[in-house]
Order: sequence, then C-alpha cells, then structure tokens
Amino acid sequence: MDGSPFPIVRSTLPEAAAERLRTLIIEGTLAPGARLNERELSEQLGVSRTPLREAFRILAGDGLLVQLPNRGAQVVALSAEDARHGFDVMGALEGLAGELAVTRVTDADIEDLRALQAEMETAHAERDLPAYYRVNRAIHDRLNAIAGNPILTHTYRTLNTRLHALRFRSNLNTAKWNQAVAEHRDMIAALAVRDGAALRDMLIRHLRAKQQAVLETMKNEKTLGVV
Amino acid sequence: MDGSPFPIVRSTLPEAAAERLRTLIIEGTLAPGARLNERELSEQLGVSRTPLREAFRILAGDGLLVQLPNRGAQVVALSAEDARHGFDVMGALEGLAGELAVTRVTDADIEDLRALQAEMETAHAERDLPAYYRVNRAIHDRLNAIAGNPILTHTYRTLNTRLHALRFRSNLNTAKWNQAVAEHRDMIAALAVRDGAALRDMLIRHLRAKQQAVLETMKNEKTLGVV
DNA sequence: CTCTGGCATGTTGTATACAAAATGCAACAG
DNA sequence: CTGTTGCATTTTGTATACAACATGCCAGAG
Repeated sequence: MDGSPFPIVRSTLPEAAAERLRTLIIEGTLAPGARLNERELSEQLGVSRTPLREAFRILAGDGLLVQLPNRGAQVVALSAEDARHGFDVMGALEGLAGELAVTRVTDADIEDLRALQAEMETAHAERDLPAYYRVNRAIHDRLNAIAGNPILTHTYRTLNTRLHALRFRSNLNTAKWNQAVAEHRDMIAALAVRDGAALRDMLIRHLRAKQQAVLETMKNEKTLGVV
Repeated sequence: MDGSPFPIVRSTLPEAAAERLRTLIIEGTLAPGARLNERELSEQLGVSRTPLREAFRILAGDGLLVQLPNRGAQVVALSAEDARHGFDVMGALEGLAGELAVTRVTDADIEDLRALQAEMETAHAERDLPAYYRVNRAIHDRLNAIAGNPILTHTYRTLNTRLHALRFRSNLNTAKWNQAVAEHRDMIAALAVRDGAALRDMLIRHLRAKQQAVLETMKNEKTLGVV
C-alpha cells in the first residue's frame, strides 16, 4: 500500500503554515469571522508574507477561510444553514462509504472495528468524552479506508474539518450519547453481514442525529448570545 | 437572490490566472501529466510568478494540479481507478441533490426543466452533440440549484470540473445516447411527482452508465496508445 | 564501457521592496 | 450636530531579487 520505504517527510513552508492555521481555526484560537492580518500573522508564524499567502489559498480551498479582494482573509463563520447543508452532504458521503465498504470489507477489518467498538464502550462507560470522540473518529475514518475510494476519503475529510470548525462537541446529553454508541454497534453488525443498504441508512440517520444536536446547540448559543 | 444591485466584478490576478489555466487544462491544451514551468507560464500569462503560484494553489485545491515540493506543479493524470472513484462520489452527490430537490421543487421549476428537456430532445434528434452536452449540463446544474444546498453544489461543481479534465465526451454511441435522453425524461417525471427515492436511484444509475462509458473509453485509449 | 562524483545550469522557494487599494480620522460645510 | 471630503496611515497585491534545491552533463576511476 505504501510508496517508498523511507520517505523523507518534507513539507514546504506554505503547507506547514496552513496546517498550523488549520489547528488554530479548529481549536477556535482564530475565531470565526476574524480577519487575518498578513504582516502580523507572518511574524507570529515566523515566515514571510509570500508563503503565508499561499497558505491562505490552501485554507480557502478547504473552505476554512474566505478571501475578499483587497480586503484580506477571514475565518469562515458558518451559519446554522451552512451546518445543515454540510451535514446533509456528509450523510451522502458516509452513506456511500458504507455501501462501498460492504463490498470490500475483510473479516480482519471487522475484528479491528469490533476492537474499536469495545474501546468506545469503555470510553462511554467511563464518561470519557475526549476518548469517545477520538475513537468515534477512528471508526469513521476506518470505514472510509475500507471503502477504498481516495476521492471519497478526501472529500469527506475536507468537509469534516470544515464542520469541526464549528466546535460542535457541546450538546451531547446522556440519552444521545447512549443512542450514538448503540448505533455504532448496529453499524458494525450490518457491515459484518454485508448489508450495504442497512448500513447506509444507519450512517445517514446517525449523521442526521448529530446534525440535529449541532443545530440545537447553535440555536441555543445564538439566543443566549454566547461567543 | 442577488446581493448588491451593481456589483463591480473585480477579480484578482491569481483568480484570473487560475481560471485561464483551468480552461487550458480542461480543453487539454495543458495535457495530463504536463509539468508547468513557472517562469515560462508567468510570461505567457503576463503575470509575475507570485500570483501564478497562488493560482497553482487554487488549482491544486480543485484537484486539477499536483504540487511536489521543490519540483513544481503538474497537471493531474487521472487513472481509470480515479475516474471510477470520482463517478462513485458524483453518484452519491447527485443522488442527494435529487432527494433534496423533491422537497423544494416548484411547479415553475418543473416547467423550466421540461423546456430544457425539449431542447435536449431537439439536440438529440438533430445529432447535435455539443448542444446536447450543453443542455445536459444545464439540467444537472438546475437540479442542483433546486436542491438549494450551496455546499453540495460547490462539491459537485469541483468534482465535475475534475472529471471533465478527462475529456470524456468521446464514447457516446447511439444506443447509449438514446438511453440517456430517455433517462432524463424519467428523472423529470419522478421529480414532478416528488418521488425522491426513485429520482435518486435514477440519478445514480444514470451516473453509473456514464461511468461505464468513460471507463470503456479509457481502456480503449490505453490499449490503443492514444495520446 | 559503466558507474560514480562533482559541477554548471535551470527551476523552485522565500523574502523583501514597491504599488495600489482600503481604512480611519479630522477638518470643514451645511 | 451631521454628513461629506480629503489626507495620512495601514493593509493588501504584485514584482523582483536572492537562496535553496534539482537536474543533466561531463570527467575520471574502475
């Protein structure tokens, strides 16, 4: 699967800067709507404006930044509508991932997923939210990997990053959490019996639940005036 | 729907350059795999290297270029596998567009689509392939617009552009053409009766047929050694 | 003749200088 | 007091200069 055995990871300055900015945006250090001053940022990152501007272009392509002519770049501020749309598309992508996965999944894959599921149950039992999110992401990434469609994976990842900029890990109450864990169990079961249609439906419903939770959170934040 | 009444269309140099290069790539003037020399290209486009490099970043984000550190940019060369993957994702996206469209479509929309369908039938009857492709694109764009999901539209458009770089308008024989036109008729009918599931299935099958045609063409070109 | 090493050349990467546009403020007219 | 106009300042856009790296060729050793 891999290319050369000892690949020297060489990153260019624009890519490194973009990666750094990506993190800052997702963590919220660079708030939605914030305008990015080129000179200031370039000094903070320790690079000149030229590679920084290329980093801006990369992030604009990812949908994390918007660039206005002669007025610089600013962090995107996703509206509730945008979030809704994003999750709809995510649903379609994950649904496809599920359908493709059943055609290619091996028993070893299912073993791995069951192990991840066990980790998830543990995190759930211990009320360890960060661990839960980490395992959750691992499971969905794994499903995408099994699907074996690089274009799908890339599209999925990009959109996922964009939605993560919403920092939506807020509104997960006990009932929803229980349900989400149960859904994962069912999804792996559907994959194990190679039921693509069922898996697809589950993934879409799963996404829809997340969408609902995020939209509620956003509505609350809006009415409460939370920053 | 529009913003300000008299928007001054101001494009930056990088965007203009990217747009020009996009055309050159899709038309095949810049062949797949071709390496792009910055100095040379910047002179041909009449811009300096700095905005040209930003244009490269834009196009790399669109998936039309790949950039290798210290080794410049080159036009992507999609493999048959890539094409297959791309069409799979397109199917999921168009399927979603169909499902969303039925929830929002108006009778006026359907009238417009029927008019486009009539245009398509004319183009088909007159064996006017360019006109057919134009109308075809208009119909699919229209469906996306009705779906009313900007993120979906953007994702769809980007991927579509990427696939167009394959220049796959080759292998459309009479039987396939007839079938494609008939499928469009059925799709509009499904939309008219608001049958989202049926429309989705049709769109996916429609895409699958196109995918097959493209893969066959690519296989032929490969074995025939066509450049 | 073949392979390796080193150098010359070309090409990409980054920094900086200059040009153009936007922004904010202050002075002035109404 | 309000709104407008012009200027100073800041910020972005583009070009260019220089540095780092890659490539191709030639000489020389084996």
